[in-house]
Amino acid sequence: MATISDVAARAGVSTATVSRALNGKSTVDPTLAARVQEAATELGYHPNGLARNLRRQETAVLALIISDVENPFFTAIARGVEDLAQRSGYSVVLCNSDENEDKERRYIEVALQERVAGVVLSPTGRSTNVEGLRRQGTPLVAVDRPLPTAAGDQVLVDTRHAAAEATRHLLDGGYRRVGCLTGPAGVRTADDRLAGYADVVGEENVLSRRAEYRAGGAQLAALELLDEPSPPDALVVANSTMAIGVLEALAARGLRPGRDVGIVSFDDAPWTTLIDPPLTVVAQPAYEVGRVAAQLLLARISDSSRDASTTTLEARLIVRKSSRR
Amino acid sequence: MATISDVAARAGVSTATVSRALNGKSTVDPTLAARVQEAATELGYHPNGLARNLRRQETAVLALIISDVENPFFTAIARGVEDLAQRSGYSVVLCNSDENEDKERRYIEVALQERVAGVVLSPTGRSTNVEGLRRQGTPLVAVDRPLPTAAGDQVLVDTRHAAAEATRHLLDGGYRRVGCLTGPAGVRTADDRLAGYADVVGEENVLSRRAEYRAGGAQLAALELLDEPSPPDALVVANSTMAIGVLEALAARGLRPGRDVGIVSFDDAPWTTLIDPPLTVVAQPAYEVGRVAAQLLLARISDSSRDASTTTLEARLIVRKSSRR
DNA sequence: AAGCGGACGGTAAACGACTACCAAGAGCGC
DNA sequence: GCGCTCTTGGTAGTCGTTTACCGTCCGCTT
Repeated sequence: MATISDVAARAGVSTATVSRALNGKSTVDPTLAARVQEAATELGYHPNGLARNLRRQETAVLALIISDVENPFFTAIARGVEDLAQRSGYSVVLCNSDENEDKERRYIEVALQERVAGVVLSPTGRSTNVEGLRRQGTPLVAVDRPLPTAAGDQVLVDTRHAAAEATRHLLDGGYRRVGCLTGPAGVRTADDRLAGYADVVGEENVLSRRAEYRAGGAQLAALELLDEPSPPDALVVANSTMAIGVLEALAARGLRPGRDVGIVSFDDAPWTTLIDPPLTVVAQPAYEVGRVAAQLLLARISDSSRDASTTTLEARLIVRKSSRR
Repeated sequence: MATISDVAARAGVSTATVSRALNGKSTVDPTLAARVQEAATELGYHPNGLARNLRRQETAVLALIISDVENPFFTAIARGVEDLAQRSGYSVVLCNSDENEDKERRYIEVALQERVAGVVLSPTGRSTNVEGLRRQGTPLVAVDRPLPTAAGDQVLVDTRHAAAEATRHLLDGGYRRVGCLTGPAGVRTADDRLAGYADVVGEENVLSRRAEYRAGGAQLAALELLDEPSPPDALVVANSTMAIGVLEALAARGLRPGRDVGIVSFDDAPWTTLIDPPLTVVAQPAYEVGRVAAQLLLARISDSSRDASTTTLEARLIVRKSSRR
């Protein structure tokens, strides 16, 4: 493992010169610089980033801590963050907290220890602790869900409003008894979507179940709802993985989406147009969320005195056939 | 940003004692250790991982460089790697090379510079260069696709065989003219799947198109095939995102999967059972690929003299209805 | 020819942790 | 009281870079 002094020795110069030559700094005689370059490639020299960052007190790495790598919504965010970060010379490392507060804590700890330049985080829930990040002054932006302690930049989607719109759309379509399937209590997006739904049907008509943001739990919850004495004839579903479970539940009961049970789901997953009938969805601007988050983060990195901001993006209802009889 | 000497000063001891106390090393008087602990938490001290790793010459971080975060196959691998790594106290950072050799090169460079403990890589293609990693002695395991220079551990799936099986299944089902839609030339999995298909239909009957491993390109390619003078009555499709494009193409031509055009696709995506008819697929053991890769990597980290190994896992044909008339 | 300024490149001190080595003190047997 | 061992904790060197500071050399002006 070649070090800078190996290169220096081989090129017959001091380490300072090697450093300067390799970083294109100030003034190094071109022929000398060439000799250094050559020595470096001959030795297969890669600067030790640890040492470099230790000295420079900075890294060009952003951490992106998301709550589920297998959820297309979050991977789209990742793409957005990455595209923008790359353009500014930052690399993005993605950490999967898996909706698990322990893992999340561990990854925040790692980010802190590795002294990343900034963190984009989708908080798993109630007790996400970003105190450490704040104390270290590590720039942070929350995406999808706000932080418990409303500090720092946030990029959210107005899902309460979107859920209300989805619910109203179903009622307008002639469905009489609209239910709602949402995520765990305490997860802000889950609560907001339920609230938006409740805004429209009215507290006294709420018919809802909560489940993990996964297909399995959603399927069970949907079956429960369908087996109620007075079951829903339409459902607002809080994300696309849950929608898979719901559709399976419908199939199990021999019910057809749309005709028998109207369905609107959050997240415009690629497969939603392929099923029969195609799924009416609330499309969230996930990629855009990632882009904006990265923008805010970079801005804060270069100017830490900026005021904290909250950006709320709009979701869009895409009407297909699962919400018509 | 508190350092070890701040803690030392506050606790009224030397930095050596702080280090020892915080790392539970050797013998430190319990009361002293407690005082140190207290000082550390009061100051919100997080050890500087850069400095620590620089000194220790090791990190507990694994890099996972995959070629597409939005492909469920790769995210499942990520889960597998992560689950196993976590259990051994390693953190995994995920890098998205996006099937782009430049990005891949950059991330390999980052991994090298940050001196990660090991790398799991799904090589994008022909010219993936791991020379640097080898020179530094960074343990590496390739997943999904072999490295151009067959060095190091690999975890692959026997997709040539699986593609052959899929093709035979279609022929057995009474389809007469089976085509194949696969990924770009030079990408080993794409080539292998085409080869497996060709093994069965015979070189003279090959009817195939290549496209990016994405929905868009696949859709166009499928339309091309369908518009041939003698179009296929069945298709083997090389992955699930391509399958989306193919299904859209079929819909555009008013053709029904199964009855009109038999379909078998690689990758058992969650939505494949929801469409009508449910998709016959070749299920790859993605999670298992990740687990095995992580196992090999950890083994190599602790014993770098191990012989290189190649593990080939079997894929499984799951027959549903898109491959029956 | 002396003086001066600019360009170049070396020396050495950081960055923040870990740890080999050593010193001091306690406890103990003789 | 001496010397031995054992525990405990401090001193200082090290990891591999970057960079402030300084010396040297060269060419030019007066």
